[in-house]
Amino acid sequence: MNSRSKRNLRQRVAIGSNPERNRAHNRRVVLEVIRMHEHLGRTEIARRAQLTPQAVANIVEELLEEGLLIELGRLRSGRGQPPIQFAVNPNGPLTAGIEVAADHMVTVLLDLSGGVRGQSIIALAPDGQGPDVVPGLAATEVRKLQATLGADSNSLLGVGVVMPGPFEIEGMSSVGPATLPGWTGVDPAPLFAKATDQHVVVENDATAAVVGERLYGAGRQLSNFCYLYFGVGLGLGVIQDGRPVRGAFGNAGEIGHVGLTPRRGKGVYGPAGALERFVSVFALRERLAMAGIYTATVEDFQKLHDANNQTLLDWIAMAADHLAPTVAMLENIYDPETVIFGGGLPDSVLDAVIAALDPLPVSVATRLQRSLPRVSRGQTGQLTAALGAAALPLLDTVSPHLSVADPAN
Amino acid sequence: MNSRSKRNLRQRVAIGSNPERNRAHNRRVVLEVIRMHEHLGRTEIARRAQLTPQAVANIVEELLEEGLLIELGRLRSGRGQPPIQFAVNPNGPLTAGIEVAADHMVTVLLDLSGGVRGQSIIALAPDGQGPDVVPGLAATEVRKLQATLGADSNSLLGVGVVMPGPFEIEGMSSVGPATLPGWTGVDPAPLFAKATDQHVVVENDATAAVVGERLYGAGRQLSNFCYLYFGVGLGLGVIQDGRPVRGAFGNAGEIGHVGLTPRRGKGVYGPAGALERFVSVFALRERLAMAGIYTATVEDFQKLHDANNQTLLDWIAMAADHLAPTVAMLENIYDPETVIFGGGLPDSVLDAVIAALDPLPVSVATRLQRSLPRVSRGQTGQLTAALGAAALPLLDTVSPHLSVADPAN
DNA sequence: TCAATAAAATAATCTACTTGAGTTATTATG
DNA sequence: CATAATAACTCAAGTAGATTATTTTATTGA
Repeated sequence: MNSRSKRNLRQRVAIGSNPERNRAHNRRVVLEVIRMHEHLGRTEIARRAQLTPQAVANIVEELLEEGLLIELGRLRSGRGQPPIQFAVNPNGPLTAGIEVAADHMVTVLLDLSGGVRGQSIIALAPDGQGPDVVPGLAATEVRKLQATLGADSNSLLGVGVVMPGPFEIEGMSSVGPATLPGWTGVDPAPLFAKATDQHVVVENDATAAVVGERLYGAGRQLSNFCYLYFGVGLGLGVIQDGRPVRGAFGNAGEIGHVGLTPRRGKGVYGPAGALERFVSVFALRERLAMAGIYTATVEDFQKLHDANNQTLLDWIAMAADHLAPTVAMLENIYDPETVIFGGGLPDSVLDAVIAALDPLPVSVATRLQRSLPRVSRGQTGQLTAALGAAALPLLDTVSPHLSVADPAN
Repeated sequence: MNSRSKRNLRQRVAIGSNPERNRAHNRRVVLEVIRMHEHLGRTEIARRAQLTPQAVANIVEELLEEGLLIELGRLRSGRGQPPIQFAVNPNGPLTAGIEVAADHMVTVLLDLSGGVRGQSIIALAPDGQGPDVVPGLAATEVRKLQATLGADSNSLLGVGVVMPGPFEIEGMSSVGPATLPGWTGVDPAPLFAKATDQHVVVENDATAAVVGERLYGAGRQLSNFCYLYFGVGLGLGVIQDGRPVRGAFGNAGEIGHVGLTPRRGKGVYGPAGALERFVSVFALRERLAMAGIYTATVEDFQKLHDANNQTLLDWIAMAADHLAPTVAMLENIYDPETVIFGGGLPDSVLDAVIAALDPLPVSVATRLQRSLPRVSRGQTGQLTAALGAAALPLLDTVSPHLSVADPAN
């Protein structure tokens, strides 16, 4: 039983706290405050965390000893003794992120400051390599990457795994990504946990991407935003009050199946009108294939866009027609600070889609004094999914949250 | 500055905890656990809250002294000393809920167990009575209702106010319900706080309704569900991990402006296609008026439905055509345990709309083994909004949550 | 009647935050 | 250049609120 399937079985109920859990929480608060401001002094941390300087001093000392923080020296700042600055230690413990797709697997090692310390991409045979093989491959890749970093970088905080959702929930036991051949009815987390001997978190691509963006991208300063992830399908990740929205069964964000009325053209009710039939990497490939153009990688799209390929430009306009009402819908439903686009398309194509959204429909986000644009592009680049995967275990370590019952007992 | 507008100005950042805040949290956990199970013994509370029996004993003693809990006597349960049961005290402190509509105001007093201890409805002159008058009227109504309960029922935990959203946010200071004449640009909370001399929470109708349902209705056992509120417009309230989703600026859930492709008929892009043009009490009134039938109250709708009025039946079918894809969208986006319908329509009409939803489109909620229907009707009845308003201050008192920075300092 | 069982009560211990007093490093000023 | 002002930091003691350990109490089953 992994955390995902456990979450399916029982209600999440907040549990009480004691000094030990209290300290764990305060550690997360301190780390969060530092991460949000790059570096801070003890007194400033205390002010923001609403703790006493002494309490912060104790926690900081502990985090220094464990290698989660580093001391940066004093910051000259007017009168009084200049505060010693502390920052998250980029040479501290790492996390691993693994993106499992139908035909390939991406592995990254991430440090606490969001730096990618190692990465690898290996091909997967489309059919042959399922749950019996992939976890072992992942564990091998992680160990390889660890080895290249030398002996002192061996401590892993955890492993995040990204697989395309939605995850099947049929009854109590059968849990697995439905769209990946071979994984139907398989609960992936225990397999990866056993292979890597690590704490494993499994999420869908969009949720992982939004967590990555929250910790290390544009979302660092945001606690409420939406992320549209252009994967094989179209996924939605949401950060609400600083935490990802997963829904009761971990399948929140399946926006690809929603059918809105597009800006131009007429809406279709039912599966044929589903957003991801029009707006997704798969849909784009299909369009291009119909025009006799066969694409595989992000670079292929990039070349077509550089060459002003008309089929691609038409797709961009069509995608924007479908996405403009989608963005307005998200704004009306979630009232986010901003909506971020990212995923398996070149930055220039994402930018073109965003530009083509104009004019966006009126929504609750239509305000004169906005500090952020309504839609912008993600900052975590092409490794978004794997990087987001690596960010998942960090969220548990670094980000404050309400403790909830662990239904194991 | 009230809590709503403060939330607009600054990011919500989790703060550290100390023994005192720890105790406050544990009190909320204990109250939540008891509320969810009607009554429990100390040991069982300890097990569920993951605290020691001794810690629970201390907290329970404190809550008994303050009148928040009552002792129920021992529960015979097999061997061993039978546990003394504790329950929330229905004769303890109360909260007040105030629903401000264009033409009337509903006031209720609610006890901790969810019982309505007093209610009143007064008419408001459509134009004349704005922010300078209404808070005073509300305070008077609350005091009147308190007086009828006798002297010992004077302690109020807080006041919740419901006004139709969305709330304007133009810059930093101007905050107010846009659809209520006279309130544009006014921040209501301080006015009510001053008039009632109480802690005041202001929310829109759908959020209040979903909080009411969470604390005292079908949502008592649920931590993730959606609520579609048929008000003047159509509102969406969402409980996510036990807490209401408010969005970055408090305007989450404005689903009425969303335009989906309906099951029958064609979708329209833009404001003319907005859901609440078709599905809302206002839209229904408009339809009936076009047929020469003028309605004002819920009872009017009830009579028409009892008489099988064809215009009403047509509207129900049409509403279902628009709501079926909406429900599927909510399921795909939030992955809730269930979707609840409620608000200003008779129960029988709501039931008819729910029945007409069939067949609902496929979504992530399409599972064989469901413990709850995909859509059901709310249990809090016709006082839903005011009752939800009264539940708002309770949520702060009895429901565990992550402490966040109070931007006042 | 008495052993088994589980809850409740009592007392001691421990963790981690707060309080308060004193020290240190830097800037501003005469 | 000396000294006051300022603010961060440190050390020691105090305190809240949890845990742990032990004993007592109420009920069931043999």
